[in-house]
Amino acid sequence: MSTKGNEPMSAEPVSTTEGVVPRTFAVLEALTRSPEPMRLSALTLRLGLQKSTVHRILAGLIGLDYVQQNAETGCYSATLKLWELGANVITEHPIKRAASGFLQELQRVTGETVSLVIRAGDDVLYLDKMISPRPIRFTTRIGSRVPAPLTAGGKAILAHAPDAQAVLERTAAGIGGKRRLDVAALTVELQEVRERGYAMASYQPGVVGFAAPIMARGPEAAAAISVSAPAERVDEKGRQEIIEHLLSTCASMAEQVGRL
Amino acid sequence: MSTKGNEPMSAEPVSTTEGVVPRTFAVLEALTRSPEPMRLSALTLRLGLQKSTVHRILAGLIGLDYVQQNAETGCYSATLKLWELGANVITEHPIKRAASGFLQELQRVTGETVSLVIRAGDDVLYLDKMISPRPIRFTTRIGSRVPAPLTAGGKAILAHAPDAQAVLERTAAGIGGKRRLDVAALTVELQEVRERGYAMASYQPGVVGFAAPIMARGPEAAAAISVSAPAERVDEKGRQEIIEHLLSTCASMAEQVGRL
DNA sequence: GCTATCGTTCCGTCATGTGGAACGTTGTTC
DNA sequence: GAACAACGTTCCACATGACGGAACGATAGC
Repeated sequence: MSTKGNEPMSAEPVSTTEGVVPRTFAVLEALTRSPEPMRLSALTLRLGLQKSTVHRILAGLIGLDYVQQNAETGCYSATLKLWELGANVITEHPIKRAASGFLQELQRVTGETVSLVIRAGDDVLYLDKMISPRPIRFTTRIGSRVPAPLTAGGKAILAHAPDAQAVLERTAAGIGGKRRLDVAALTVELQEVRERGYAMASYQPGVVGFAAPIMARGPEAAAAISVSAPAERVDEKGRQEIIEHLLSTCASMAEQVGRL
Repeated sequence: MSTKGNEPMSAEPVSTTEGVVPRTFAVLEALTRSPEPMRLSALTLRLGLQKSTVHRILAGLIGLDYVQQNAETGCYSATLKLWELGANVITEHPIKRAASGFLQELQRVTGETVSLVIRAGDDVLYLDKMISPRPIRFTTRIGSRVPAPLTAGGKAILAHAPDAQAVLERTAAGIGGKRRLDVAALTVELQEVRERGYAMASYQPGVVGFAAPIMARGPEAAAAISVSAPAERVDEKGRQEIIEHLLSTCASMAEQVGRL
């Protein structure tokens, strides 16, 4: 289809010739994934669609108030209306609702950044986060995904998942060269996690994470809570304290969720 | 929750015969507005569309993973993927980013529920909230809208808005019988708010709210922070303390935002 | 058992989305 | 200052895909 020789790794070929709706969401996904507003040409290139097609879709989205166009630069970005749409989904989420108070308290007693994650396929999804008042520069954001085996929260959940092995293998296969995944070692580690009740990881360099699962109703983990801190801030004593608070928080929360 | 679905005024006539995309979003909006999963018939009635049309749209959304169908009940609901889409919008929002730490601190020192709102048309939009650890039963949720003149946060913003009068009038006209809006009294009140720097309201019965604007860059309020508490918990002394903390928090935040 | 309601599928018609190409605008280079 | 390039927008003939009525199946209620 392309008359031009080289298309960078742009695509996401939108596979077959699809209809408006899938393309509309592809546009929105592209827009929301980009940190800055995007130009039309960037979108067409990213999506592999015609200029006129993308333009028409954008015009429709602007009419619906889901997209706005910067008057000067002409760049497009998603509006808060899109956020409103999604926000109503999560406020109904039972885990998120139940966790809020516990996260707040755990953040207070540890002084570090705490997160709530659930499993989404082979990834973990960050449902909520309360950042440490002390300066840090984490980049994991609420609503983002990370392959489960890379994070403490993911390990805590996988340790109680029947298909953990498959997840490890799929993730190992899917991850590029620089970050190899040692499936055998992780299998052993998950066993340890299951025994001692919490997981550790260092997904981001210089940051250590501790996480424990929320074991409510059934043998699988409904979610996990994690505490993240700069490695140099956590000595052995601090580690002990964090884990203690983490485990008691998760136990309390599991009890409450179980009662619902 | 009792009468959650307003049957009589059901429509939202979708005006003219529109295309797929607007209707698709209408479906999503209806789904996310409803606290519980919806049946197909409820959706068709709510939207005034044909069964087959809604069904087709839902099938498309399910294929895109934005909607799921409960296997037993057959009811439809939006998935977390929709939330993910919107979540990325707000994490880029400068106000929300800047406010996070301040909200947390304000929640800590007051012990009450604090919220961050911005103006959206004639409404305020709840961007963030940190709930009080003590038991309360507020129902304003993140991502929801409320007519600005009804809330403390809205008054704080309107007090510095050039078109405040118009907002008051439109809102008074739009609001039904039970909750009348006294435009004249509110006009006077906005003047007071402007002078003393904070606003008060009792949008929900038994709950008092205090709010102050974030005056960063320019004469208009970029946002407002509010503190809400059960009326019986706030005596004169507590009121003073809350307002003091509130004003200093907003001033600090405005300074930081202005520097960005 | 029969009937009312709901969800799903089918299909002929026609509205609408489609992509190429032409046009207008901005900003960069020599 | 002219020529060019990249980008955004508009236009149009064509056929794809959306539309809604109706028919079909499956439940639940009386």
